[in-house]
Amino acid sequence: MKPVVLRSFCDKGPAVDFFVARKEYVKSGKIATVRIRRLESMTKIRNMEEFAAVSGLSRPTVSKYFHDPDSVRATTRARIEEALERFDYRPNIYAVNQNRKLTKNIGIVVPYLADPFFAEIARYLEQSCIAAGYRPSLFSSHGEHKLENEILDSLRSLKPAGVLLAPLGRASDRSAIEKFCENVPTVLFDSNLEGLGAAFIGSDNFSFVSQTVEYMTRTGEPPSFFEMRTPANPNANKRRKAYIEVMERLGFEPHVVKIDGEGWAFEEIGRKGAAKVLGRRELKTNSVLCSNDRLAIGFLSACYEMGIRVGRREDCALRVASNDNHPFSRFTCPSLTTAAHDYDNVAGRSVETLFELIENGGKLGNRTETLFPARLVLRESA
Amino acid sequence: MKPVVLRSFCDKGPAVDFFVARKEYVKSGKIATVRIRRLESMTKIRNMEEFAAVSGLSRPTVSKYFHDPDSVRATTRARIEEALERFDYRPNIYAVNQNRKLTKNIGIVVPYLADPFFAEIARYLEQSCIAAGYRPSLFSSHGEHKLENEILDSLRSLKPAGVLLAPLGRASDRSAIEKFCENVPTVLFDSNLEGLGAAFIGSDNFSFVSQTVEYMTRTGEPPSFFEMRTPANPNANKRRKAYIEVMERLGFEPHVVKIDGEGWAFEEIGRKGAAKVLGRRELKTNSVLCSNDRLAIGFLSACYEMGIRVGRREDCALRVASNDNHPFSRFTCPSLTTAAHDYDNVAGRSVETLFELIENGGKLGNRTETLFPARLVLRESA
DNA sequence: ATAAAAACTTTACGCGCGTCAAATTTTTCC
DNA sequence: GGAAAAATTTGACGCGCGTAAAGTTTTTAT
Repeated sequence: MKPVVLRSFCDKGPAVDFFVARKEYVKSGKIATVRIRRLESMTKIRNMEEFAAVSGLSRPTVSKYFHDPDSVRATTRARIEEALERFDYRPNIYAVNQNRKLTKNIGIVVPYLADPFFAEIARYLEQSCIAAGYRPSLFSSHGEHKLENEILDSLRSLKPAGVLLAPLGRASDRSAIEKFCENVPTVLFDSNLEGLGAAFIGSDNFSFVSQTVEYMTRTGEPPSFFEMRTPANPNANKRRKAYIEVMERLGFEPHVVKIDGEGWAFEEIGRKGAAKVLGRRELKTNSVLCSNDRLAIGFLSACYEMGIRVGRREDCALRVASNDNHPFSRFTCPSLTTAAHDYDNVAGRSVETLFELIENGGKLGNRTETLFPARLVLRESA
Repeated sequence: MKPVVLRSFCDKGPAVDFFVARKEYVKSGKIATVRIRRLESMTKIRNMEEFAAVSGLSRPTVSKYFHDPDSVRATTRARIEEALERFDYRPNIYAVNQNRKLTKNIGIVVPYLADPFFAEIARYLEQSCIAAGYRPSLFSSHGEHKLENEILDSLRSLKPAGVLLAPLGRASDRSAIEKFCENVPTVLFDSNLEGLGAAFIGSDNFSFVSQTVEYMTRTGEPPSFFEMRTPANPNANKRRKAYIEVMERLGFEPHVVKIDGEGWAFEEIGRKGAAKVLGRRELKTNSVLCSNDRLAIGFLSACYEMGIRVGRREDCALRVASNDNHPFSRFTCPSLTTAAHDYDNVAGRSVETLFELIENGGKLGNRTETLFPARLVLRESA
């Protein structure tokens, strides 16, 4: 038997003054065991070097294990996992990512996280990424293009394998996003910026509006369209256009009601706008299609306050429908008839496309735009 | 004049075959300028070394600048900032953090980001951190303690200067959080775990309930208390206890109505529970205090569907109040009377405390628990 | 049992940056 | 103008890890 080779591996810190047997640990029992116990009780593992030492392996082997546990021998793997239980060491993710050419990071950026719609879709995206073995990082632009740009800068440092980006839209700094997309595999979702990113996945705004308009005209008066004068999101413009187009196709005169307001407090904007419009009797129809659910929530709130009965029943004065199927639209009074995003498909296809993009080394063929149709959700309000 | 010293600084990549004059750039015009232009048009700055070269400075000086722009001479600073405009280089944040002993990272962890309450408070916290020159990273546990633990592990790698943690509460893995707090300066908020973290900042649940109960008894019948049977959040228990205590102190018999339901879909749980309770006429009072606003939103929705008029007016059958001042409570029908969190103070004090903790090297005196009182928001529902 | 294959160890370098001490330059001040 | 002070440069090391080549050990196949 060879002599017991004791090898120093800590050259500073609390573990400065003792040693640990490495491969000899297996063969030459006692001494090494004692030393290791002593280590075990005294210090925490600070890096992979130390962890490799206590598991009696070399650092490259341990590194290999963390990259892919099946890439090492079964006995080796067992040894590492045993040590893992005793020491609960984890590689420093950021150091790992700095060195790996392909990281498992994925950036998710949404324009406004306090909006439950984005919160919900972000949750779905995060979980899909985790399920696929990636590490998502979530960012919210909070409605500010300056912050959006800073997030993109942070993301560069993260060296993400890919990014799922729902841009602010009109407020976005197009050239900044363009540059970013040149360097990082990016899939846009929810809000399209023409030509940017490897692909866009979103909802078909035309499908939203055509379904709600057709439903409302079929079952009653054709609706007016209720929206913000200066919408933050480009989807809003598409919805207005779709409304006008569908109305004209059906032979009705479109009525677009534009209300004032800036920012992301859509409910309050909708409430005030509705109060104004209803108070002045500017509404020419007894049915209203809101550009999005958050405006509709405010609209319904105003109606309630003014004692206007909303719903599809005969004793109601007004019907209100909307678009998005916001998580709370089920709980408005009355519950909101709305065109639902195909959340699952938008989110699912977004991550699928991104994974495909990543596997192809960051390049896909032509830039594709995938639009999922809406699903009409009939509730009480229209 | 000295000869022009041409110095190589790129030893690989697209810039492999040319040179850039460094300090001689200033003195000896043409040649150097040409070289730099050539570089400028051909390559992107990949690291601080290259950036230092094109700005004609040494890397340590540039590093110093990024740490504190005022720590270098004004002329030096101007030179760097000039180069910055031409090349838009930024240090890799994660590499920076790996090496700095004190990073500017702050971790923010909330239990469930799809809850607008947390989304709102997270937004406030993020912006406070940014304003103070820190870099916040936001994480959501999505209601799962497993995910909460993984987030804490990720945070260790981030080497954060401090962490703002709103734990899941009862579902949290106490020992994991305890270990984490030993290593990382952590301030708990919203949901307290006794003894953990350097401080706790939250709302005074007693103050919520006492105000709503007193208001309701003063202006009508004393309320029943409506809550989930197995609440996820420890605040719920405190609220129930406070309700019972206040009711008894005022000489009324407490009525606690417990409804079934698991998870974080509080609105739906509240709606179903309310429908059941109201349908069976199990409610012994004509006024109800909901444990939180999300339950109340569901409750009001059920009332509307059942044709029960809610409000404080005489023609109403039921009064409903609640706690939290959820961002949407303004828009329920009727608008919700509720006890408001002191958002600004809770968030503000949380970050203040954390900054203080960070400045003190991670140690404060005794662990403090700061509770901000609620503010009663009178609206239409009670 | 023996050779080939597989797994592991050693050694060494790189990532992008912080940081420190010593040497050099520039600035400031009298 | 000269010396002291301030700023910068150089050179070197460290962070925690990935990765590659070459050599050694273990496993598998024959």
